[in-house]
Amino acid sequence: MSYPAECTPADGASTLSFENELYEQRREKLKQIEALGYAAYPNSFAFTHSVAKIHAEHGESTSEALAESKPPVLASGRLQAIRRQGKAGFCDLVQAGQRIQVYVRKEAVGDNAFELYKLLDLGDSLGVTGYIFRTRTGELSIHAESLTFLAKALLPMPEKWHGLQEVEARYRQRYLDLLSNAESRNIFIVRSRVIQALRTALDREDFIEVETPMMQPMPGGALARPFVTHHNALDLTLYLRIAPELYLKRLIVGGLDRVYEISRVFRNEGLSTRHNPEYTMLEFYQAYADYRDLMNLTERLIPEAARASIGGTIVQWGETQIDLAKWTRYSLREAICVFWPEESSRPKFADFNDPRHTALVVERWNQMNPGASPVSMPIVEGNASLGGAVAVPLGNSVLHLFEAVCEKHLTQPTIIYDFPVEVSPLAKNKPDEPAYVERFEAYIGGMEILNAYSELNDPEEQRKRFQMQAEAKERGDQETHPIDEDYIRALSYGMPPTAGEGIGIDRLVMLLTGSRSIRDVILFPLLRPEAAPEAAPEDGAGSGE
RNA sequence: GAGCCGGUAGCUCAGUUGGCAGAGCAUCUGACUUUUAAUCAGAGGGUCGCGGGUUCGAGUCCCGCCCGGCUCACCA
Repeated sequence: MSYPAECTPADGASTLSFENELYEQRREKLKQIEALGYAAYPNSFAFTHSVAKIHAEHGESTSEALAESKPPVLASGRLQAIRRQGKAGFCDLVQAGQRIQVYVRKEAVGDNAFELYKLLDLGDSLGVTGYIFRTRTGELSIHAESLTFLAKALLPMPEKWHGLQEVEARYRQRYLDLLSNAESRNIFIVRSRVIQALRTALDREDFIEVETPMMQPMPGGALARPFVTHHNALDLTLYLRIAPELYLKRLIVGGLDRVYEISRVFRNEGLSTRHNPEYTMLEFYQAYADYRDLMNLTERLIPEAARASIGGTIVQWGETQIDLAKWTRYSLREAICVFWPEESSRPKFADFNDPRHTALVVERWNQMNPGASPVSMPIVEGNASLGGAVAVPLGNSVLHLFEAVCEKHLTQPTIIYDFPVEVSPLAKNKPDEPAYVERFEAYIGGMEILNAYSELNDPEEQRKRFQMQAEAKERGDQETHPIDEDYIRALSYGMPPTAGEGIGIDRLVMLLTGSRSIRDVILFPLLRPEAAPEAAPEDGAGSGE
């Protein structure tokens, strides 16, 4: 193995020192186990029964029936508890989250295996050959007839009763979290089932799964700052994708009428309980459909994923219960009126079509919420920069107002539809109201879970939208959509009417598992590196920051 | 980026007014052939996140830094 020079671990710089007394004791035991004739790191153990299978087959069997048939099994797992009692003893074997007790009796396993038993530590892997029985207290157990040593835990496991509690350790050493906290293990099983359920549903609806570039010469499909990398052979700057959207729609142009992709996107932005720099999106596109079709599909898809992953649609979210099968729909402007907290100043729907009226509503809101950061004012003649704050296009202002007024109220599943065109550069205009587009987002638990729209397929309108983005960039907007000529070319060959949707899988899993932090549903969330290098590695060339 | 909270034995956590560094589990030694958070008797184990300062004396008080959590801001 070789490292690029800049990645070579500096001499001993990040050596974690874990070789303490307990480690040495266990190394010594491993030597003794070898001396007994057991391989220290054997290659395999062919068990006949998973622990789950033992419980499935014999969970109902009586002591008498088992004493008669003595069903033979080969089982394996990791030692979670050891209770020694002189010339016999018990231990608990855990495999795939399931536990089975093993009874080890000196005269049943022989002297050599009993010596091995005495050298075992919590965390060791063990194979057991024996038969199923029930103990005096009725617990289903394996009566061991021989033991096979499988692997040593040289480092001690977390405490058996409380598990691993320290949040930082749970993220950095997820394997320990998974071993000692059943809830954590369950979260990732739910996560897998959610993804599986979404795949199954989309496959059934004749979508095909595709893979599009993660490294893109131009980052598009969303408004976010990208990670930058470089391809040496082509001497080419590449960006980790912030969304697969524009590639998936090229496939729609190519006649793959229903496509989806489940994979990581990367956004070079802040971390929070709802944001990780890399996260998982499901995006799907359906030709000859519009956003109404996707609203209906979404309201079927989410409950289906819930039933498949947690067996129902009701989830506990903090103090409240959420039913993922019960949906409400509001247009964005309607939602502002509905959730406006004060009767006397409640705005009217039509106010948001006129920047002067909207300005009055925003002003009122900002007066009502002096502590909060103010919602930006829409551009009205002559106020382009009033009082230091920069005025923004009407649509941006309306969106900001929606977020300030409504977002925290959107706990139960809610579809918010019809977004301002200024903030939706890839969505199709409403036929009767060109300042708004056929776009919706779904909010659950106060979080934006998904975003969907009727796709803009007019290449000339698309070019105008990109140009609007370029102007926003001129004004200093950091996160704008670049002009993607190749995408406009693809649209120019003709894209059928199409609707597309992106679902944030991580946030969906948060809801389904009651997790309040996105880090609890990502196996290895981004953290600052642990071992702070004593001496900074020799840093010749300037770093690219 | 700001505020608040946290970092003490392998793990979970106490630590009083500044006065010898503690418990449970785990580990080690011994006893124990149906226990199950096994039990009983004994023992070992600490860079109190890191670096300064105040003090006769600092886990504790002060300053700086590192790592993490939460809230807010930024961002969408």
